[in-house]
Amino acid sequence: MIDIAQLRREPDVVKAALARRGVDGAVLDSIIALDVAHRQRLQEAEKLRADVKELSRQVGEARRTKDNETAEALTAQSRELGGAERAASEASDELAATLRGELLMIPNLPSEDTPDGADESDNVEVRRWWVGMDDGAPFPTYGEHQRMPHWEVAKELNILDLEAGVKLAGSMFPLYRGDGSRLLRALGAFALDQHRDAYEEIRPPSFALTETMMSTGHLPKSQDDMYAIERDDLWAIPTAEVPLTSMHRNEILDASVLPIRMTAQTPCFRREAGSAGRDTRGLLRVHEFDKVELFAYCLPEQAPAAHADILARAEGLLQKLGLTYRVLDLCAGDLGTSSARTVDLEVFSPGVDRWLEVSSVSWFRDFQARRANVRYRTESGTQFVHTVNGSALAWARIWAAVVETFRLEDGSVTIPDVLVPYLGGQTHLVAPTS
RNA sequence: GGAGAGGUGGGUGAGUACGGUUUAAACCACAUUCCUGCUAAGAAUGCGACCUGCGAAAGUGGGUCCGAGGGUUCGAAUCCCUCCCUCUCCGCCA
Repeated sequence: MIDIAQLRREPDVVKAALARRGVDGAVLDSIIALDVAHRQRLQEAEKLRADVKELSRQVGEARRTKDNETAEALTAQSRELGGAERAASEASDELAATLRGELLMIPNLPSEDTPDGADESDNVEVRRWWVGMDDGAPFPTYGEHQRMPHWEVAKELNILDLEAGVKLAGSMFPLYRGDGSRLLRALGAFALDQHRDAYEEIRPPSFALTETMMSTGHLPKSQDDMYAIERDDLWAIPTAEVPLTSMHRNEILDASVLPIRMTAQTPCFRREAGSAGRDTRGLLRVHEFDKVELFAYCLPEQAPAAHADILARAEGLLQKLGLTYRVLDLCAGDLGTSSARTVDLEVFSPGVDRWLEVSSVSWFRDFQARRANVRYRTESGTQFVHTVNGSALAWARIWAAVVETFRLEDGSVTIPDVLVPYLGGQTHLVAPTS
């Protein structure tokens, strides 16, 4: 949530920043007007409330001194004021609710570093990485054997059963089998181990309360992209960011414990409501996938380093896996609702001949912390923490990139060295001999 | 799922039978200062969060918060209703 006090204090700055991501200034003007009206009503209600309290105190006093006549008179007077107080409070509460509803729909202010731009075509490519780059190797040219889409590779090796997934849960719910399932498991275990030096491993619930989903900004704005379990008033999490951000909800932390860094692998559920018919083949876009997330609560001044650390770790995993990738600085228009700055990592997958987003590393400033009410103590009071997070990594697309990139001419697939221990020493995926 | 007991500030914990000097006692912890003096002890003071008014600021006025949300009342930690959570026992279960 943006800071209403800042909007009050410097409306032009906020408007200019949000204009970069397409927010109409008129919306902000109406919020400012609501805010003024709300505080006016609040003042009226509080004044009346104070009067009622004072009268009630006097009633008590009169009763004690057995002055029933005075007590009756004061009670009548207070009752009358009470009616006015109730009306004023209701008006104030209603305005407050409207105001909050409006504020929850306003996205975060882009950071100064975030490039200008309207949509994903304006994202800025920062760099590319590929195996051998440092030794002067040119950008990879991929052989014909690597140009087979992963769903075909998987069919040959019998490691993915998309038809079975459809039978069980409908389209875009993949089912991995045999070595395919083991490969997926290896990826997650490998990544979690890589982060053990600095990030506490968490295994959170895969469902979250509405309040929890609000904190990260996934609700109310992206409601249609979330799976709802209405009977129990729960939502399926779209990323571990959701539970991790709420770990310390409504808490005031000692500054000395920051940064708090956590990592978690969870299933991620996404309805992909706006993208029906797009990327329907294979693992390019699925309703459920596993992902390891890195997350940090930090002091504002720690946030840039925390962001850089998560980015470096995500890149480090890609490099250890030997996958070609590029780094994109997201432009203001393509930023997620809650983010002030986001850097995406896209892996190149030769079989489908596309760059696939496999990580999104974001700095939210205090936007999520304000919603989640996570603060730390300072000498002069409390401040909201900053939150930073990033995927490291999203495995469905990595899985696809691995089986495409490392496919050999004989049709088998080489397991990246770093994963071999996690597959019990197995070095290749080979077609079953039947 | 059933029965019972509970949920009060950072912690412990009074207050709830009977609504009003409770603006939530006391203790611990914590902070500052003083005294003392050496791996101690003592004294004084302070000690929440949020919203909001006035003020340049220091500050100061008001409101809200006793698990959550409603209700009754001139007035609710206290009475009523719904829900959540914790503990004990029973049932069921990987």
